[in-house]
Amino acid sequence: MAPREHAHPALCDVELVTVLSALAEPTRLRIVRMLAAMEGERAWKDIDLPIAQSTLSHHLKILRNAGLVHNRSEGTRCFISLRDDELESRFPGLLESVLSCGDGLAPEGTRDA
Amino acid sequence: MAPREHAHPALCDVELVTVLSALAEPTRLRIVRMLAAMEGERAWKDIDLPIAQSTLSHHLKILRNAGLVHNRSEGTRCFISLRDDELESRFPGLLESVLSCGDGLAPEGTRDA
DNA sequence: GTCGTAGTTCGACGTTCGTCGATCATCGAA
DNA sequence: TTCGATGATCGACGAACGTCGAACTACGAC
Repeated sequence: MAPREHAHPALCDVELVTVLSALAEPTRLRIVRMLAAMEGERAWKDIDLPIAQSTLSHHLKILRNAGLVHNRSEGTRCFISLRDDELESRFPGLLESVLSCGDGLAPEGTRDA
Repeated sequence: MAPREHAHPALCDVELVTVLSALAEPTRLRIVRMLAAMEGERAWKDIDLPIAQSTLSHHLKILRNAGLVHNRSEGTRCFISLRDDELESRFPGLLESVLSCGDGLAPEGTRDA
């Protein structure tokens, strides 16, 4: 289906294990880093990773259900953004510590190269 | 085998995804909370959870390989401790943010009840 | 030496996960 | 209305995971 107002969980309903599971996967962590590297939102199509489209949709769904990202629909296309402020309220310091650690998993898509 | 000086990875060789994967499981998170709730180490046998012994051993191995815990052998029994200081150096703020969030997953084994 | 204890490893089982191609639903444009 | 594009959903596949009981191994005690 084309994106039409997705369900986003309230952060207070999200458990820590759910968030950690969502982040504990290389591709999803890359996506989160990618989103964190830019203020605001990012177009779906601009998230280019070496995976199939359905796989990306699947990962975004998991991130969405974990309360990590927000989907906004605009016509046929949609835009993804990090729910960083809400995340900070629910899990203080978690996102920052995950993002600030250099582990060789670069955003890779925010810089020109 | 009886515990005889296990292999512990250097924290600098541990990747973030490995740590997150290790923490993204209810039982293991419980163990980590349990260890964090007390200064120092905890005897293997005192970790009583509703799981088989082999399963506990398996989880401890994963936590060990993720650099989260340390095993010390003393005769036939062994003692587990959190590598919190080293963890803090490698992933600043991560462990603290994970531990400080109330998510209904209590240590349950450090209090009397 | 033999025996009992403590924890690890092995092999198996069912479940979940990441991945894909194909199909479907919704929107804008012609 | 018809068409093309954008994502979501479906069904299938192999791999990885959590779980267990059983066998194994190293140690202390006798």
